[in-house]
Amino acid sequence: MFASVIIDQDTKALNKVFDYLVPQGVDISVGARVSVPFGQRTLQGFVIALKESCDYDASKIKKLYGVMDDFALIKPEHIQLMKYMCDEFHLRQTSVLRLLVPSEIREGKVRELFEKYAVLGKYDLQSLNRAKKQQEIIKKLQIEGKILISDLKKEFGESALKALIDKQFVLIERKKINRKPLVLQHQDKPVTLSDQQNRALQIIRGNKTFLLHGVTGSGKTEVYMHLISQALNEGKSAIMLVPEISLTPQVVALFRARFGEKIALLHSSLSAGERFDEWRRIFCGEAQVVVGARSAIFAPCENVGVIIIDEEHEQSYISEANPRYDSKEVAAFRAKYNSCPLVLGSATPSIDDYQRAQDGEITLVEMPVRANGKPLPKIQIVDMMNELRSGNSGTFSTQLISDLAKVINDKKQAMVFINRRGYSSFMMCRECGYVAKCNDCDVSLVYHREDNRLKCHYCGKQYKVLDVCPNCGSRSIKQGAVGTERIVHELAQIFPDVKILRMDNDTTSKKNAHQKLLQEFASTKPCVLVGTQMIAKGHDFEDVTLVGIVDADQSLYRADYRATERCFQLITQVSGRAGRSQNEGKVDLQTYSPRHYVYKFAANYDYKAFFKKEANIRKTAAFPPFSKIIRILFCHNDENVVKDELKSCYNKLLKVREVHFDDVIYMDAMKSPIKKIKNLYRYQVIVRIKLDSSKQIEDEIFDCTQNALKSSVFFEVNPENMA
DNA sequence: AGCACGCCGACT
DNA sequence: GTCGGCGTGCTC
Repeated sequence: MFASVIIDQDTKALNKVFDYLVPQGVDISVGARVSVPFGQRTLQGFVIALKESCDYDASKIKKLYGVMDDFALIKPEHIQLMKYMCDEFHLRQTSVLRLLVPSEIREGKVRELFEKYAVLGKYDLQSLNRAKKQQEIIKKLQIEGKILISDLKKEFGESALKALIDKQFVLIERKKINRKPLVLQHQDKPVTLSDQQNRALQIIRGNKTFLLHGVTGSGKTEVYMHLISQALNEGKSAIMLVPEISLTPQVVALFRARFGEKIALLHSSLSAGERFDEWRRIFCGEAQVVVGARSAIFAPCENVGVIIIDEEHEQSYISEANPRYDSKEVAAFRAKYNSCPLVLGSATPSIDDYQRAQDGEITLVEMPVRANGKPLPKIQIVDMMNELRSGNSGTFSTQLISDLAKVINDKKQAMVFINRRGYSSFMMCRECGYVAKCNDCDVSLVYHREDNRLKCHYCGKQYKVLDVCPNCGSRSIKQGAVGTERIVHELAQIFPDVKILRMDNDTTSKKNAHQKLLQEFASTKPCVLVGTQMIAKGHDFEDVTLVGIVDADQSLYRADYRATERCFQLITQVSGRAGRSQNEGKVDLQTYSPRHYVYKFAANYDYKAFFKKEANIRKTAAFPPFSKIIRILFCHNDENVVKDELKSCYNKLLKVREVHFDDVIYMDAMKSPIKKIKNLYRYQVIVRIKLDSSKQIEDEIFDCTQNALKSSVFFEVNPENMA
């Protein structure tokens, strides 16, 4: 028998399959980790297929050394998934493999997944007449056949057992752990579901994809939990993805309470040991409910009964670093493989998926009513141009200040949202227009007041603050747009006696800092919490009655076709933080473009109207979801190398365009918007192709990128971030 | 990724 | 004459 093996080395050159002869008597299965001779070395690899014949030159073929574990690390579904992902996302097999098998397990020998049993060998009771314990062990084994070694050790002690094993009176039998049978615990508290929740549950069935569009507070989570319970009742497992930042202790506690020990958590801040344990528990079926961030979609569970992606519009479901993949597409593959429903839930669905629902590709399920019957907080658009005209050039409008004063007077709480951390976005010379930039990255530096330094938000490099313009020597240096730090500073001046907390990347980088901050906020009244997007995710604070959005436009004017969509999502999400309980909430939305359609629709919570408008614009301009954007990014520290390699790629692309002229809407080569990051120059080609173009065109375009020798090349379809 | 093979410069 | 530089190419 021959085994097709992929070598566990993540390089382009080794991205193929190597065939090995399986020695006689070796028990091997697909998915097994094996040790193989490779050139002069011994490496590990994974069996992706077994076959009776092999095309490779029989004289050159080598025997594999052996199987490294007592069970196959990769399940059949995941072997298929690996092939799918390689094709779909143009990834290397080993890169995918590393997503499927966590490094803790790939790199070490896994012992936890098999159990050792004691069985009787050839024994001679007579010779044991003085060893009472050993006799007892033999007797017990005669009755029970085989017993877990660990149990015997507990009962009779280690030395007695060891003596028997040394004499080979007792033999060790290693046994793969089989899935533990499901023990159903009916500890579910009866929850009365609303009509719309019941309706949703009735629709969500079968091997289909559902878009669950439910307003903030409509009770989507309860629907998720019911779907998971249903899966468990059928003896199946369930996967639920949530954005990384909403994996807060509150959310976890909610699921723990309902599903207890059946839950396994997978997220980035697990320690190696924790990740190992959770993976193991899922692998052998001990945990049937997986809750986690993006990569949890690779959880090694079998017989999946439902897959849920909460806040499906979140960018974080597409991995930002290599290997790039879209967990929604992975989820779709797994749902199809397991013939189970895939549920995409959101209060503000992505334009892509809502369009798919319009086209009938996926099923729309709507939950338009809030569970507590309370109206959504009123969003007031505050015209900042007007403020300017009436002489207020400050950060806060008179409206926001007076609303804040009222909140403070009522001993309630407020959140102030700003899309940028730091003190101000840039430092600029009034005389010559010089802007302080990072030496390694083509971005402006951000002033951080706390440590009085300029920081690069791309590479983290820090610089001394400028007091003299290095370009013209002028001392007239001003700060640009505001950040969280500055907001806190200014608020403290207006309300000197009020506790003001700040929550952003800088104040939450330490372990548990996130939780501590939220706890402090929860127990302080009155209090103002200033923060970035971080404050927008799923915390319920009853006494938050006001949300101030300081500069909504910041997310709007960027060279990104998704900017408007993001802006709408952000406003809706941030607004949802106000008035979660008895207290009526209000939102002050400050903008310099009060007439922009995104604000009009967001203020009315009119998703459908927004969608209609936005979809129309995209359709006219032939942007996704009505076309596909392919971005090819070249990076290298020598600008000439990037330029050359990009050019040769572009020349090949020109030929592809000649052949598929009707499918290519747009194609151009250019500097990336941020032309240097961490000293690497960035050049890119953007291609837009028709939506119904064949996969083959995409593959041909991909092939054009594969000859660059020096640059690192990133190939992305519909990238989330074009910088 | 590593490791061998291979084809040119400065050294005992 | 040889030791060793690292460019190229292969690993079932």
